[in-house]
Amino acid sequence: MSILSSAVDVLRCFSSTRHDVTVTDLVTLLGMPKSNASRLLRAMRDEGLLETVGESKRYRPSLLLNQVGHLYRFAASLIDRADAVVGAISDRIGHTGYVSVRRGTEIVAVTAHPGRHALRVVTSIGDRIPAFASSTGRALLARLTDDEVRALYPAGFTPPSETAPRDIDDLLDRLARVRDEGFAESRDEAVRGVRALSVAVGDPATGDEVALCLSFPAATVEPAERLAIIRSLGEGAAEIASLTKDKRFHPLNLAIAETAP
Amino acid sequence: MSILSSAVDVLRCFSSTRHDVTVTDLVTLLGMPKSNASRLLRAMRDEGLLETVGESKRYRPSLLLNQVGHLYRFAASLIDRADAVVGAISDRIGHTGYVSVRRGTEIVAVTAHPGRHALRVVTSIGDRIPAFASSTGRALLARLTDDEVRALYPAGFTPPSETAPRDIDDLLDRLARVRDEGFAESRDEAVRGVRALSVAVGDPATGDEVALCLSFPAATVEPAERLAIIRSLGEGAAEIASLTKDKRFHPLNLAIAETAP
DNA sequence: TATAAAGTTCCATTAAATGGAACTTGGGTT
DNA sequence: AACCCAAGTTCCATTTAATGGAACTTTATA
Repeated sequence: MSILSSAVDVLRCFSSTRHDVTVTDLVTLLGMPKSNASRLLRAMRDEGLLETVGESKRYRPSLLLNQVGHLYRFAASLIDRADAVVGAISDRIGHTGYVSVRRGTEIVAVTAHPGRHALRVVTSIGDRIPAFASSTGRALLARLTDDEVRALYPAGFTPPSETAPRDIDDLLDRLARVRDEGFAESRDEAVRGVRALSVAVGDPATGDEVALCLSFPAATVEPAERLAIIRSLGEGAAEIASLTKDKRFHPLNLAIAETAP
Repeated sequence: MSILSSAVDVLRCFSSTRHDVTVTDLVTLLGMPKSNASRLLRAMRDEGLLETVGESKRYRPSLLLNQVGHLYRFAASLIDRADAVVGAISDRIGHTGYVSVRRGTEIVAVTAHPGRHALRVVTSIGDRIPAFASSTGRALLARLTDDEVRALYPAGFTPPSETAPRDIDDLLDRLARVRDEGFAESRDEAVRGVRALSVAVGDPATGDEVALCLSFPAATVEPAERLAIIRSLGEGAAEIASLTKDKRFHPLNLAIAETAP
């Protein structure tokens, strides 16, 4: 195995609950001989991938990684455009907005705009939620064909709540509706008490696809405000879709949306 | 040389003007045989450090790097605290705020909050400016002793503008004033037309030091607003300093600041 | 479709990574 | 203050991966 592979294993050890690692952490987490762990951490620090925390033996990600990672949203300029749209809506209405991408059957938030309200949805960037049981996930899945969706779930899935899709066929029904209406909605699915509205858009030139999402406590949004959010998301995404010439984009169909619950 | 070193060289190729690289780019930038460049990029992609842009031969930083890099601000929790202070001030007054760290004689912005005004200062994260000719830089340098500052500039420096420090002795005079007043100020230095106010704070437990900075067009801020900014920055930083038990913190001395130009 | 540019694969050579064990360092205890 | 244990580092022979030149393939361009 290449040392590169071990180095990436180290990077994957970091998470929102583990901000730094030690030699012993690596031995435990990766089952690596401690001689290797010791040299690897030192090598990664010497190269600039990690930095030591003060004078301690703890290692954390480096400024270099921070900067290169930050470029991701510009390299994937679709994310940057989507973030501008979501940020503007979030600023205006005060609810949490974020931009996510799909990795297989999981959804990862890439950028977030925390809401201003006392009761707000908090999403931490990098956390993963199941695609089938979220509005962001279904907005993105709706861009696939039914066959592609079935292929993603060869063994089906277990609904995490009563409002989530029960099985593949239920999911496909909901995706058909997403395609018709141009937006996806969730309520009490991956997270109880949370309602979310999402719209997806892609860039055929790069193959990137993102979901624009506004998320809020289930009880605090009036029908008129819900419609306003849907309209803002749809219009913002439509603008991006026309820029990228996204042929798979499903435009908003307000005639249907207005009759929705 | 280890492949790790080459991989980091690749990461360093990315910048705000180069969001993705190709095999040929590496051959040109790093003088590497193209067989190596080809294999290295593929290996980095296979390991998850890079991803390919659509179906093209272009490589960009990966989602993994984005996420690990994002953790930097939490690993260095001082940055997170400083960012909260700067974000609140920036939101309130509408001018651009940012948090920076020092690397040798250069200052790197880590987080930024763009202002709301039509005329605003735009800082891109990761850009480097000289420490001696910026308020952030001097706020951080003021935490060192005069000897340490002299050691940083064995060959002196060349002032980029008329308002920047002329030489080491001029710089040391200004740092002495920063220590007395508890904040640093710049005008038309690294960037013409821009005025900035900064305060620095550190965390002895980790060795981290950051500067909190508010930046605005030189002409648009009244004396009262300038004082309000200084007060907000100073109070926010003082709160952090008491949390981290930062002994090198220079508290605000408004009696002096109020008589300043 | 010809041609050049860009990218990939192959191979023997060279250099680095590995893991076990011995050694050192640092914190906490009696 | 000497001791102990856990954590981290260094050493070494062995194994494994990286290297760069050249041949080959693919992709873009006229």
